[in-house]
Amino acid sequence: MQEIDNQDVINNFIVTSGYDEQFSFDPQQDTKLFHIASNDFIVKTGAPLTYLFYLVKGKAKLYDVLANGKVSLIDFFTPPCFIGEMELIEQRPETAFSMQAITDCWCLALPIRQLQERLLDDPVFLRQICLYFVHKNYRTVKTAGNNAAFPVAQRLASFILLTAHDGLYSEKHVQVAEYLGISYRHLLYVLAQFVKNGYLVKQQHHYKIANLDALTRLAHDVNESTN
Amino acid sequence: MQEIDNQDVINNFIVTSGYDEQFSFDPQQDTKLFHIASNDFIVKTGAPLTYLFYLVKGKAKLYDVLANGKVSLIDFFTPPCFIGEMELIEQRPETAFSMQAITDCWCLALPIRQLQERLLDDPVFLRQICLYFVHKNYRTVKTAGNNAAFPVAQRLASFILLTAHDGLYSEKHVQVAEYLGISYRHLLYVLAQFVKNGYLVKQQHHYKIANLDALTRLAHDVNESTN
DNA sequence: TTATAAGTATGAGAAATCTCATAGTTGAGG
DNA sequence: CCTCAACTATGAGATTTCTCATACTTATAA
Repeated sequence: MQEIDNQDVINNFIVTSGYDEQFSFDPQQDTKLFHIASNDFIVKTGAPLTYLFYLVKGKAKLYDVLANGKVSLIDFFTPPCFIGEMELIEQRPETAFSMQAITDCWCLALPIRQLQERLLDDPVFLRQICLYFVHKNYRTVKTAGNNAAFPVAQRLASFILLTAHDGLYSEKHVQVAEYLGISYRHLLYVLAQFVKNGYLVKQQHHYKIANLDALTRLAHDVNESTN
Repeated sequence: MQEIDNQDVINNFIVTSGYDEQFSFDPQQDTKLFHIASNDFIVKTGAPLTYLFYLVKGKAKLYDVLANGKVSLIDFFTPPCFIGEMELIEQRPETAFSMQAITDCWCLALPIRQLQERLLDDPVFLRQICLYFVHKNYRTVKTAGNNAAFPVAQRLASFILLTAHDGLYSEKHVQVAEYLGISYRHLLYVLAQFVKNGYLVKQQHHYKIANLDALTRLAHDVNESTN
């Protein structure tokens, strides 16, 4: 995680992402910009939360670390979205979940310590956060519906497209199986089918997307109804 | 839905439910109390939303009415909880979902029209609603996890206990199947197993719970991790 | 270096779940 | 009274998905 000190870049992100509309005050003064390299963590479970992040570019994934130490994939995020807003609202000092960058990510960041009181008293911000929660909730309900409604192959196709990076898919099978709610064994079956059908090609440590169209077609319905 | 005009009863609910802590002003003046008979609707999709409800007693269930006219069971609610808060935040005039009383319900109710602006500008209220959303979100994530993680029998047991009324279970199979994400056919299989195992006894138009302990034990894990 | 754990891989049989076909029952509306 | 739609019910075979057993590989820690 590396701070970017170019004010032009920052301002550009602030304006194009709608960031400044999230507050009743002008946040520009206090806002920093961070670049998070692919696979690095934006926030990590248990670590103190020092910034309220606002993802403006990139893709990220949210993990839950369970009591037994296992990690479980919860959801994916694309811009614009807040990170750390749940902890801010609950005034919980530590991060509840881990958010990891799938691709390179850029996040605007507002220092929480100085601004917490102000934010929690700012009707504009609170209203925006509420709206954000409402939309997130609709989305969760829809997604939950989809998980029940669509067969694994379609959901996996959708998942591969979501997490692939430069045409390469390289998630940990254990976690994916957990995320999709299927057994490890079955995930491998379905992946093997994709290979047999020519959708994927297995390489050393990852799969290469060989038939983007087919995967996109398979995922189509799932994505449709998630919108 | 019937208004209850007994100020003592109202005040009692207001205090014991924590209702008055949800606002920066004293809501007592504007608050009404409604009794909703079992099976009646608290709010109905598409109808204008005139009150922000706060469920203080009873059990209710949330439906989504799909484009094709089918209804789909989304979730269940127990006190204390808001009803209509999503529409209020989005300033959407119509109810998005339908909420139906499972048992007799009592709801405190705040007229939206006069108070909308005030509510959307009230940091205390907004903060409380945010907290509510955060908790709801945690719960949804957990539930979604459970749906993937637990076998149908356990989830069905949990469901039966949740929706049963005076020891009688009488939900529509079609809707339940949809809610649990299984086929109608399979639901009947599992119900038949419950009958065979002596957990349930089939009667005319419903099932009677015959072995509460067994069902509770089956549902135990599911409920545990939903908390 | 050697354990040890985590990740990957595959087979085989069992269990869960689905689809389809078929029918009886019930309630609302004409 | 009749008809239609919705709900309930059950069987049979197909498909999906799971469990378990078994290995091989790789990274990490002692």
